[in-house]
Amino acid sequence: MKTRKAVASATMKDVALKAKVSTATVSRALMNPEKVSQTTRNRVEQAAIDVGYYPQALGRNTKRNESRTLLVIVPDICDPFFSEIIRGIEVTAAEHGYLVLIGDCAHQNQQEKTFIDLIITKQIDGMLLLGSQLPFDASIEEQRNLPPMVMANEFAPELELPTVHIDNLTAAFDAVNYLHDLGHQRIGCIAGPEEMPLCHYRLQGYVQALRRSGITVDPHYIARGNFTYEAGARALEQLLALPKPPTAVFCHSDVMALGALSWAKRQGLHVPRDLSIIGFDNISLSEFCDPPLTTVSQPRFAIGREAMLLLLDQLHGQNVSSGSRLLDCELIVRGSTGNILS
Amino acid sequence: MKTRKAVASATMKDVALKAKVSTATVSRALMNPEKVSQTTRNRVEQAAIDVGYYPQALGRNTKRNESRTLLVIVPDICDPFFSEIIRGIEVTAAEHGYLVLIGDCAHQNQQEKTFIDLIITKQIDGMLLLGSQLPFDASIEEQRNLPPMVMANEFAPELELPTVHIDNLTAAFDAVNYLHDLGHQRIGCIAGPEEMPLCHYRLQGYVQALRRSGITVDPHYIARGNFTYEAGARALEQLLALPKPPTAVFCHSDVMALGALSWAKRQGLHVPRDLSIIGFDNISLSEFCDPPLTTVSQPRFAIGREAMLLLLDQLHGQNVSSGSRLLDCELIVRGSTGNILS
DNA sequence: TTGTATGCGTTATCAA
DNA sequence: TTGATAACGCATACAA
Repeated sequence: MKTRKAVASATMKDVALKAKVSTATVSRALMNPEKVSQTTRNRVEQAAIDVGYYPQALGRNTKRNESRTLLVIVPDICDPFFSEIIRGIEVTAAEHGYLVLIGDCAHQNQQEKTFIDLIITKQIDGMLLLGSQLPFDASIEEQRNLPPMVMANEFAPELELPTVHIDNLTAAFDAVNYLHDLGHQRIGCIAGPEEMPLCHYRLQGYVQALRRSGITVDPHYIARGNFTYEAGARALEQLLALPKPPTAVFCHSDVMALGALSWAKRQGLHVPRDLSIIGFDNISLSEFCDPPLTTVSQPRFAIGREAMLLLLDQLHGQNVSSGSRLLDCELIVRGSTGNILS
Repeated sequence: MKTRKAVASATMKDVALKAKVSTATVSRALMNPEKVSQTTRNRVEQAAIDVGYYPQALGRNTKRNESRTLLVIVPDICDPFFSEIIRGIEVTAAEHGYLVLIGDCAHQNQQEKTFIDLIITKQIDGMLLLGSQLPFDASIEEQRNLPPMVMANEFAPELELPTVHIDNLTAAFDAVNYLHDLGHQRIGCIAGPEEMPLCHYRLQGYVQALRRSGITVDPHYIARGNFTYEAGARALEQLLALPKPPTAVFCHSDVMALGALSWAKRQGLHVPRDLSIIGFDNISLSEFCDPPLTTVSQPRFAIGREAMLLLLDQLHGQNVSSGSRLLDCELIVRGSTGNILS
C-alpha cells in the first residue's frame, strides 16, 4: 500500500515568472482574455501549461469571500426515497460550479454543532432542507443570520422559505379514492409522525377522501410510524388487531408499505385478496416486491433539481422566479391493490 | 417566501479594534491562550463575544493551504448498501473536523471533469474510493499527483492503496457451503460484473466451495448482473431456463437477491421450498422481505469509519498503522434458505 | 495593454 | 507578552 502526500502545485507566481509578466497579467490572461494582447496571452497560456498551473479554489474563494459549497440536510440518508433527490441536487449543483455537502440528521447527537459551525465559519454559502426543520435550534433573531435556504419535499410555513413540493393532499386524496372505487369501505392509514407537515397533508387527503365517500373517519384506523420497514410492520399489526380490521391501507411511504406488506404475509394474509396496500414515493424496490406496490410516484430527481435552481437563484441575487414550485405526481397502479371480495 | 442574503460576519480585525490589541494577539488569545497574559486574554474573549466573532474557515484554510474537505467516490448512491458506509465515513470525518463531499459515479457523463477539478483546484485534501476505480482516467505519472487516498469495500492492487475490506472469498465460501450442507447439489451464482475484483473473490469462494464438495463447476450456473433489482430478476430468469435449474442460488448482493426473489415468486416458485436464496450485505430490507433473506452481514458503519481513520492517518503524516484493515463478517440465517426436498 | 499595489481573513516570524 | 509585518493564492482598482 502506497502512501501519498499532497503535491504542491504551481501557483500564479510560477506562471508569471515563466512568462515574464506580472501575476496580475496572468490572472487577466486566464480570466478575461480579451483584456490582454494576443501575444502575451499566448505566452501566458503556454507558460501555464508548462508549469502545470491550475487556479486554486482557496485563493479565489478567499478573495470572493464565498465557498461555492452548499449544504443539504437529509433526515435520513439511509432512506431510499432521498437518494434520487440528492442525485438531482448534485448534478444541478455541479453544472453550476457548486459543491454539495450532505448532512445526515438521523443521529441527532453531535451533528447540530457541526452544522452551525459550517454556517458560522462560512464554509457553506447556502442550505437546502429536505426535512421540515432546521438542523439546530435557532431563535428568530439567529435565523436572520442564516444563509440563503430552500426547502424541498417538506413544509415549514414559519421559516418562510421558497419550497419545492408536490400536492400531497390531492395525491393522498386520489390514492384513497382509488381504494374506495375498488369497493373498500374500511380503509386504514399508516401515517408518518404527527409533527411532519407532509404527513399532515397526506392525512388530510385521506380524511377528505373518506368524507367525500360518506365514510366516517375512525381515528383507530390511523396508525403512526417513523418511515422504517419495522415501523410499517408494527403499524399494520396494530390495525389488524382492531375488531373490524381494515381491508385496505394507505401508507405515507413505500418503505412503511413494504414493512406492512411483510407483516401481512407473515400473518398469512394474501395481498391484495385479503388486504390492499398503497404506498407513496415509488422507490425502485416497489416494482420488485411481491406483489409489486401500487404507489404515488414523485418526481424525485426533478425535486432535487428545482430546489437547487431556486437556491442558486437566491445566491446570485436575481430573485427572478424565487417563488415556490409545485411539481406533478402520479398514481402508479400495480398488484398490491384489488377489488374487495363481496 | 423570504429571501435571505448572506450576512457579513465579524472578522478578527473587529475583535482587535474592540479589544484594543493587534490581530496577531487576537489569533494567539484564541488559538494558544497560554501564550497570552490572563488580562488580555479575558479582554479578547469578551470582545470576541461582543462582536460575535468566529474564525472564518476560508482565511484559515488559505493560510494552511488545505481545504479540510474529503471526497468520497460512491459507485451508486441509490444502492442501499452504501448508505451506512457513508454514515460511518461522515461521522468519523466530523469528529476530526473534516467535511465530506459525496461523488456519485452512477451517471458517467460529465462527472469525471468535476472530480479532477476538485483535486486540481485543491478543493479536497484526500479521497476515499468505495469502488475499484479512480473516477477518471489517469496515467501512471498523473497518479503521482493525486492526493492521499484510501479504498474501502473494493480492491485495486495496481493502485497500491491502503484498503478496508472483508474476506470476500471466505464469506462466499461459507455461504455456499451452508447451501451444500442443506443438501443442495445444483447451486447457482448470481454474480456482479466480471471486472469488479470484489466479485472475483466472491466467485472464487463459490467455486472453491463447490470443488471441496466434489461438485463440478458449470459456467452455465453463473449469471451476471449489475447490482440492481432488475438485474437480479433477469439473472434468475436465465438460470431457471436451464435444463436442470439450480435449487439454490448464491447472490453477490441483497439487492440482486431481492430481484431474484421477486422473479422466483412471479414464476410461481416457493422460496425456500423450491429455491433457496442467499444474499450478501444484510441491508435493512433483507429482514422485511418475504421470506426474510439469509445473507452475509457486512459491518458497514465500521468499514466507513476505519477507512476514514486510515485516510486521516495519511493526511496527518503519521503513517503509524496505515496498512490495510480486514474486518469480520457473518452469515445471517433467515427464511430464504432451507433443506432440499429429497 | 501592462504593472504596482492592495485586499480577502488568518497565521507565523521576528523584533521590541 | 505583545505588535508590526509578511505570507498564503488570487483578483482588481488604479496608475503608468
